[in-house]
Amino acid sequence: MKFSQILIPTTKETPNDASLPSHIYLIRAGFIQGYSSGLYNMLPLGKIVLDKVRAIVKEELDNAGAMEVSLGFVTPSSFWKDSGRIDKYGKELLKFEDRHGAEFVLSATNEESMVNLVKGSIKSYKNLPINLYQINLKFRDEIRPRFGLMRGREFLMKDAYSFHVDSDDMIREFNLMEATYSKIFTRLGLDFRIVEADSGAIGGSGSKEFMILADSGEDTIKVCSSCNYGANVEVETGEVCPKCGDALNETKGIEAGHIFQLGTQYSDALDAKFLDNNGKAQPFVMGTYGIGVSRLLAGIIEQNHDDKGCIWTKESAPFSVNIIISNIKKEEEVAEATKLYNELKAKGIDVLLDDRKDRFGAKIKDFELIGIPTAVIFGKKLSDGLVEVVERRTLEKSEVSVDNLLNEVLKRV
RNA sequence: CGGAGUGUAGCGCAGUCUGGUAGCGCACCUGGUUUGGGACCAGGGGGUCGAAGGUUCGAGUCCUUUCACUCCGACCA
Repeated sequence: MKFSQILIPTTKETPNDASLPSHIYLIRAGFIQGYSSGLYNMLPLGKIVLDKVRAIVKEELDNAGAMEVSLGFVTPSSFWKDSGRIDKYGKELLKFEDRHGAEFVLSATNEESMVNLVKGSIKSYKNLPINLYQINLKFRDEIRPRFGLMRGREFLMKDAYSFHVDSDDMIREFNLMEATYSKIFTRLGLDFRIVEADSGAIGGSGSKEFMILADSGEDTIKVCSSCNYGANVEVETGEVCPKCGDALNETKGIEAGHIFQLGTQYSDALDAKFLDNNGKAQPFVMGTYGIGVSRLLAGIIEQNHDDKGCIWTKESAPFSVNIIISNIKKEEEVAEATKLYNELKAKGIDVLLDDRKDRFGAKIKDFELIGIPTAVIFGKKLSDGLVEVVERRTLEKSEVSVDNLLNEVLKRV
C-alpha cells in the first residue's frame, strides 16, 4: 500500500495520558486512537496488525481441529442467572434493558452462550468431542481500565470451549490446546512462559496461563532458571523448582492466554446433557481456552520496542518492508522505488511505499516509530546504483546494489 | 471505591496565585524556496477555556456543585 493513501496519523508528541511504551507508541505511530476510558478505535495500521494476529490464532486453532463460530455480543441476563454467575461476575458485567424492560448483558465471556448452543444441537456422544471457538468483542466493565490495549474494557478475545464425554478426553484436549497456544505464541515471536495459575471467577480445576515476559507485566510469576517451569506467585511460594530443583526467579508477565479444565460446572448448572453409549444422560465435561487478541498487540510491543518506537515481530508486522522514497521530486528514485514495490507485491509480500512529499528525516523517523522490520531507502546513492537497507531491530544499515536488490530483500522477509 | 493529579484549538502546553480583548509550539490551509535525520520565509483558518450555577461593571482566572480522563491501591481474563 502507499503511505499517502493510508490514514497513519503519527505524532512527535507523547500523549499526555499514556505511560506504558506499548500505549505510547501504538498511539504515536497511529495504530490506535483512544476515545473513552478503556475504549480504543483501531486505525488502519492497528486493524491490519489485529487481523494478522487474528489470522494466526485462527489458523492454529483450525489446524488443531477446533471450529470457529460467532456468538452474539448481547446475551440475556437469564443466561447468567441460570449459571449463577450474574452476582459472582458482578459489576464487570455491563447490564442494560431493552425497550420492553428485558434485561441483557454485554458478553464478558461466553461459557453460558456456548453451553446453550451445544445443548440445543448435540444430543449424542457420537457427536463428541467438539471444540468451538470465536474471535470477537468482549466487554468487561473493569474497575480501573489502564495501559491502553493492555486492560481495555472492550477488547478482542479468542474464546474456545470444548465438550467431552469424560474427563480423560477433556484433559487430552487441554494438552492439545496448550501445545496449540505454544505454537501461536512462538509464531508471533514472543518470549513467554506457561505457568500454573489460579482459576479465578471462571472456576474449574486445572488451569495454566500464558505469560509474555515483560517488565511492565501486571502479574508476578516465578520461573525456573534452568527448565521451563513457571508458576504464578499466588500458587508457587517455594524458592526452588519442583520439577528440577534449581532456583526460581521472580519476574513480571503479561497474561495473554489462559486455559482451564472446567469439568461439569456449567453443564450441571445449565442442565446440559448428552446420551452416552448406554443411552444414559450425562453432563458434558468441558474445557475453556482464552487468548486476549488485542492484548497480544500491547504485549508484542511491550516486549519489542526501543526509545524510537515499535519493533514488530516478523509475523505481527503490519508490513514486511517499508520502501522510502527519499526525495519525491527525483524521478529516478520514484521509478526505482515503485519498481521494487511492484516486484515485491507480485511476490505476495506486504509492502508499504512511503511516497509522501515529506523530507527524508520525517520518513525515517516514521519508519522507526511504526516499526516495520525492514526499510529500503532510495536516496542519494541511487545515482551510483546503490540503495540502503535498514533493519529496524538493530538499526543496522547496509548498502545494496540495485541489480541485486530484489534478492537481497527477499532474503530478509 | 480510597489516595493523588489533570481538563484551555486536532496534539503538547502557558496563562489561573494577583479578575480587565484567548496565547505559544507542533499539526492544518495558501504562495514561494528547499529535499539524507521530523526544513525555511510570508500569509491564513481553527476556541461557547470540561459542564452547570454563583460573586462581580467584568470570570479561563474567585466560590459552589458536577462530569470526564490519567496515575497509585484494592480487584480482575
